[in-house]
Amino acid sequence: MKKVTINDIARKLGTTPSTVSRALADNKRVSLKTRELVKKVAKEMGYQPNLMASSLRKGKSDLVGMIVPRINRHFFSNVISGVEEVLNPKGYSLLIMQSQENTDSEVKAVNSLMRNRVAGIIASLSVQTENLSHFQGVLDEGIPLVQFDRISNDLSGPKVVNDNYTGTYEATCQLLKSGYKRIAHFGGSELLKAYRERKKGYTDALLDKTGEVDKDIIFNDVITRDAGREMVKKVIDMGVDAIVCAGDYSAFGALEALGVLGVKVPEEFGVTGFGNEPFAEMIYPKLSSVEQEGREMGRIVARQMMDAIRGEQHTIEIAVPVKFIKRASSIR
Amino acid sequence: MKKVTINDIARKLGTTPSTVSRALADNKRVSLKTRELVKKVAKEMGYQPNLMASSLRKGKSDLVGMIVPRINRHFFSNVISGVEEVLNPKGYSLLIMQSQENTDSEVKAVNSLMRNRVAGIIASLSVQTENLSHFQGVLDEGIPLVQFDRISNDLSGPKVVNDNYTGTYEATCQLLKSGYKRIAHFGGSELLKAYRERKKGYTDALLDKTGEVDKDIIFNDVITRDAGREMVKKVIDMGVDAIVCAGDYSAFGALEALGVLGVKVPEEFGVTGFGNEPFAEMIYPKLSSVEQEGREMGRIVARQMMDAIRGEQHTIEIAVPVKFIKRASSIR
DNA sequence: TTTTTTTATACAAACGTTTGCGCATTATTG
DNA sequence: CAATAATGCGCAAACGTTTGTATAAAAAAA
Repeated sequence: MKKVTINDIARKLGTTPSTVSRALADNKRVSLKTRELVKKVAKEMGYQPNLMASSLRKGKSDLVGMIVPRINRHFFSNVISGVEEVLNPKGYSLLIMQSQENTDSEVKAVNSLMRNRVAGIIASLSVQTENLSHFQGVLDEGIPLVQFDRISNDLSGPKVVNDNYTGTYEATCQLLKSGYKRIAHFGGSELLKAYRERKKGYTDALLDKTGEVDKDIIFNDVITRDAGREMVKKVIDMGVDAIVCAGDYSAFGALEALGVLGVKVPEEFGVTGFGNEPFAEMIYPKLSSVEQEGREMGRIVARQMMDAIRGEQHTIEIAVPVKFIKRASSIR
Repeated sequence: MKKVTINDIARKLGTTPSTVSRALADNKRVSLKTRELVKKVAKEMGYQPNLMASSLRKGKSDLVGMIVPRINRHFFSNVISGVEEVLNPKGYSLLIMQSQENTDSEVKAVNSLMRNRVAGIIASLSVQTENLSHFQGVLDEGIPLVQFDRISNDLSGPKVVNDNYTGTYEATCQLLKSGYKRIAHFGGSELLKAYRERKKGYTDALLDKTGEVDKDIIFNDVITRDAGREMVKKVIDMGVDAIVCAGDYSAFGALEALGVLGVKVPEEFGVTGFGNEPFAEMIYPKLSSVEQEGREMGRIVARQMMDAIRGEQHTIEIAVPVKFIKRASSIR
């Protein structure tokens, strides 16, 4: 029941903890023979190093903290998965907390991670968050901070985002190519850069291809299914015949309402989403959407964290390529 | 850049670390006056306790390990979310690892968690896992183990599962009530109790209501969308007019194939799923399914863990109620 | 052989807490 | 007023590692 320590091993071998410690670390200062002997005995005794003691002494921990708005979101859980995939083989473990899109919880999460002396923090900001002092505190302590997806440029350090701009740019072009004339945008919160970029991709595409953009058919905060369902009814009356949505849920809501209204998609109306949620290709009609490679993003984030822990703290912004996936909802 | 410790606080106050430690812990052995003073100064200095040092000394950590097959699965990420919700307010943090449905990774995860001296481990077994010695080792060390969903009765300790049996029992009854005559079952792996229970719910319902069950139309390992799509073609030739699926993906595959074949659902054919994935009510026709309350399950799991950490290690199996949700795919 | 260098190991301090014990000082009791 | 009890605090050891320095033994050089 009692855990075996290096002292136990040392005692059994008539040597000292220091030698055992070095032997296990493959330090050349201890002879090959003893190194092997120690390792053998350690294994026999079922020795498991106490990482807390080790970290305490070394002043460096093997824990990496991660804060996401919600764990149970397709995109975020994929990112987590990718991060874990890279971090674990390197001997790091992931301490995960969710902010529930709420600044208070986010602050608590940061504090909790700091108390646990994590080697670094990976974070995607809650929508609510405006005051960033808790994260600034992390940086001030010299703890690496890697941001992803929901980032703030007011914080230094690596940032990894999707190429939101290109995603909606391509989606818009595709709708134009299909001959839709009056294309609206269902955007997200103005507060988040990700959504601002998506909107910009849409407007720039329109400007580039048609030379004009009508601000009256651009809507913020239409990201939920309900919002999409309601808003699409309004835009139909405005002569709109296609929408570029900043999310798949609002796009699905729109498709639902269109179905009820008897508006044919894609014949009379085009729709594109963003995120390529699993349901996108399961619904009818299949929804064109911008695929965000959450898993891959996670891997990139993790690599940035590894670099930062090693002391290479570059303040860069990496855009992970996205892929616009054409499906029935936007092709005619 | 240097972290402030209780020694720094003690020095500033002209007292000792022991007093500071006790003051922060609200120990009555130090006067109310000093307690308040210490806390005030601690806050001023931005003191954050070093949980590693604390845990090392106390021999108890605030970390709880969690192993799931895959983080990015709707059900699992929901459970994680629920666990986190309960554990965090109690001062525990979650160390999460994924086994990727692979025993090797599972073993590594267990070892990693043990090295981190977690207070307990929450686990859902990988399909592959047959040899349970890594988990037995956890129990032998006296570390609480709480299993959920994918459990093994060969390991002691609390287990939390869905009421799989009732879920498919009700689904089957509903299909019978709708007048379907020959009802097949698309099951999962025989190795997992969850799937065995689901199968039993189906067979028992048939026995109770019709007195007979045809083993020829019960299939194992039909859980993927592809498998469902293929298998449904076969069962149609066997005169089957409904299926109870042990998962939503195979059910969806079946619906797809039926659509292609021109078989009308629910008029000519009934389908039920299991899991109530988000897409279940977004597809056409909407899929009847058994809802598993992942979040709630997580909360229950977390509470069991709290009890176990407190030393109340009861070996019980808790069945979380499920809810059969009737939708178009099974009603006529 | 003696001296120097190398090699292998041991000693002890440190990381930041917690906690049993002891010692003053003050309050309570007979 | 002496004896006892209670209060508040300090001392020091301990948790399990790591690591700089010292020391002994062995190998190399003189």
